[in-house]
Amino acid sequence: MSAPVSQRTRGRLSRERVATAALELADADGLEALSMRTLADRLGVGTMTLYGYYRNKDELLDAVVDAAMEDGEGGAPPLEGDWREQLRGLVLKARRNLLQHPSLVELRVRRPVLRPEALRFSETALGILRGAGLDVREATAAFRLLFTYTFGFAALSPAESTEEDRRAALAALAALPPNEYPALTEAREEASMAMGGEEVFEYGLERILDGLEVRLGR
Amino acid sequence: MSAPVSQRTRGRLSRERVATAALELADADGLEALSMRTLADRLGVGTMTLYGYYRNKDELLDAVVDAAMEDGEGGAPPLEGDWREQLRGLVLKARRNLLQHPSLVELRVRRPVLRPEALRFSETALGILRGAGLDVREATAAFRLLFTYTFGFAALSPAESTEEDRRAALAALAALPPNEYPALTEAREEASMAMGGEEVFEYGLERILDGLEVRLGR
DNA sequence: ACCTGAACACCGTTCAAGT
DNA sequence: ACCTGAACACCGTTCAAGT
Repeated sequence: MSAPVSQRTRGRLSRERVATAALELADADGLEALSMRTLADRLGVGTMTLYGYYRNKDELLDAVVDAAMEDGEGGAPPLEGDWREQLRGLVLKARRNLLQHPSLVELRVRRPVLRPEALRFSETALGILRGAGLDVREATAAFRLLFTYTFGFAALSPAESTEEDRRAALAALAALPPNEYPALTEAREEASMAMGGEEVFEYGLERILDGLEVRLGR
Repeated sequence: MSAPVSQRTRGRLSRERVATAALELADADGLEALSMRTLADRLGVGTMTLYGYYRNKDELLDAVVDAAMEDGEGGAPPLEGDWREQLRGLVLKARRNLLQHPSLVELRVRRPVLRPEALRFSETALGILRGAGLDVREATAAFRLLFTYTFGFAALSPAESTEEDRRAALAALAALPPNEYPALTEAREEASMAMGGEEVFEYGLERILDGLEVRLGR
């Protein structure tokens, strides 16, 4: 903060500064709000200046993924316990990172992410599953299940569903003919409330871990 | 086909014809290819003509969801067997529909879908889970798990991954330092091949059903 | 009544020009 | 060397005008 960095670097850009600003913009206002024009404006430069740092928007988005993943690395304690506790810890850590950087999910839905930083999650999960006794093929499929659930939940169950969203969901459910939709009618409170709750996420995670335990033993 | 429909209706539009054409366009070329201009062109009318049938693009997209869901209704045999077989049958039916209409997934990721047609899946799943003995709250959470997995897999594991995609994935995995990514290096063939395969999907589904069975009994 | 071109406020990106 | 305005080919949508 108060380090003797040259004042002259204040306004200067770098690939890193551009990527960080892009990540902040995307996380705050959603990926659709991240346009080259808006980002350049926010950085106080002309739009085309950004193309001096990144060849195109796709390349910038890759850097945004990297920035978000690096952010998720630090701080967490190493994984402990048996395979189940380790997997739970890993998934919950990934979920925390996805909640902090919703743009990661949007980016991943648009195209597969193959950046080394982003593959750390895969590596760790695969390692735990192999260590627990699954062969390469089954460990890969089991990883896919955990990955799909974690990212899918973030993509499909909006964490910050506004009161308005919830009311709209409840209204839609209340408008259904009860004789055609008896189960949904009965469950409409729960269905409209708990869409993105942590409790619901963790319930599903434990069922998945139960399912893996059936194959792996304790 | 050869019914005596007035020739004059040939070029005439209707809400339904517009929605059907939009669905075809989105399924064939992806949701991002569905623009009001492109759609109007394909229908041989001026762009603004479409606004005579739908107030705006959002309203048209709702109609696209409806058209895709109706398409998934017919034909399938009623669900049979115990709760596990019924859930498996329901999920696989939903998956088939999502594969046929990839735009459904893209639309669902963008915003919650609350159309009655789209809620039939929820209704049926909830009914099976309640019938199996779960209370309202737990049945809702279990449904969320099944829904997240089914839609998440479709959103995150491209079914039609081209040879080129697979090669890009393999290349990215091969470029990782093996000492830092031992498990991914060992599994890189499986990881790059099986991303979206039906086998992988069904493996995960069976683990989820196993996990529910732990709570439900046979 | 039904349809639509022009226009506006947005995109990403190319190109040629500024310093 | 570094930066950037104008321009092009796209968006969704409003508005005023055509038949």
